[in-house]
Amino acid sequence: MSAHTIHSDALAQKLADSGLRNTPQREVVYDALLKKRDHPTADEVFARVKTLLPGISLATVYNCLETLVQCDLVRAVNFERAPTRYCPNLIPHAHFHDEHSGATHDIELPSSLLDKIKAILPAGYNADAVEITFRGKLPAR
Amino acid sequence: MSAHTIHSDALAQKLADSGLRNTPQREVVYDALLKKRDHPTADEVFARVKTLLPGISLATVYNCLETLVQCDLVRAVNFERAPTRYCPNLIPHAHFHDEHSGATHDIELPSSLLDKIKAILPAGYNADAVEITFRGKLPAR
DNA sequence: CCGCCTGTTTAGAATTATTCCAATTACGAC
DNA sequence: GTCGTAATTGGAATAATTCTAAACAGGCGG
Repeated sequence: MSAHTIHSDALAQKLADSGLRNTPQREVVYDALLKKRDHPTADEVFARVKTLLPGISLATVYNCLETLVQCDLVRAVNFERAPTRYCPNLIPHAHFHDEHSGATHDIELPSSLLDKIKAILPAGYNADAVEITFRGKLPAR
Repeated sequence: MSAHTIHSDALAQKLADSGLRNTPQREVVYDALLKKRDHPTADEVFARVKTLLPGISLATVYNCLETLVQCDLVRAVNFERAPTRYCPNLIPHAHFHDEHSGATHDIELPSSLLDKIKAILPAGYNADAVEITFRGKLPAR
């Protein structure tokens, strides 16, 4: 196991599965998502990885995030009128968006409930993904 | 009951409740959403209302949609990497986004299930709204 | 009835997020 | 090694949305 990246094995594996190459850029982007799980935007990821890979470009960060989403290591989450945020949590879960702080929290989603939710779809509607987002204000602390 | 607008009473009522004025622009925008319930984007609404109110501006369409969302007559729906879409269906429901056609369909959501979904939130998390979005490909017909 | 006050609309400029493009660089296979 | 393809880069381009400042409209007190 390599020490300088988190889960780089999983990354290498998934990339290989999709016939893609592993690159330092993809590693640092994925690492950044794993290290601080606050659903950062592409810009935020860019800022974080620049310290490690000063030459990286924003376009590359977008490319890497896109790649990670494609090989099922990362989920893209959208909020109304806000830039896309990225989440490396692979366990099925919902999101709670706190309108006070703008922060996003993962909410555990029992698979039994997920099954019930998928069951409301009419015949012929096959969902590749379900996104459940709560919006509300957390009591200020 | 006025003949030239659909549900203009409900609109006038809700606007009054929020201390806002009724305007021809707000009426035609709301009517457009009610008349063709295909979750149009702001641009699409703009195109539709221009035939009725040729002088209306895109900024006004955005303003009106925002106003309608604020007084709970319309929901804004977001899809990854796509412009916001608007939905005048007030009954709780989920959305299915067909990646073939780009179309969005309302999916009935039993209130009992909605309650179960809200129940997964930890104490202190109070959701003002829940958004459930399925993503998938409908068999081409 | 007049003029004011506030809310609304308008056109266009500005901003923001994201994608595109063309050129360079880096692997990996042979 | 070199060749082909994939990946990265910086900058330009696009798309959606918001902002801004000015014009407008409508209800209300006088």
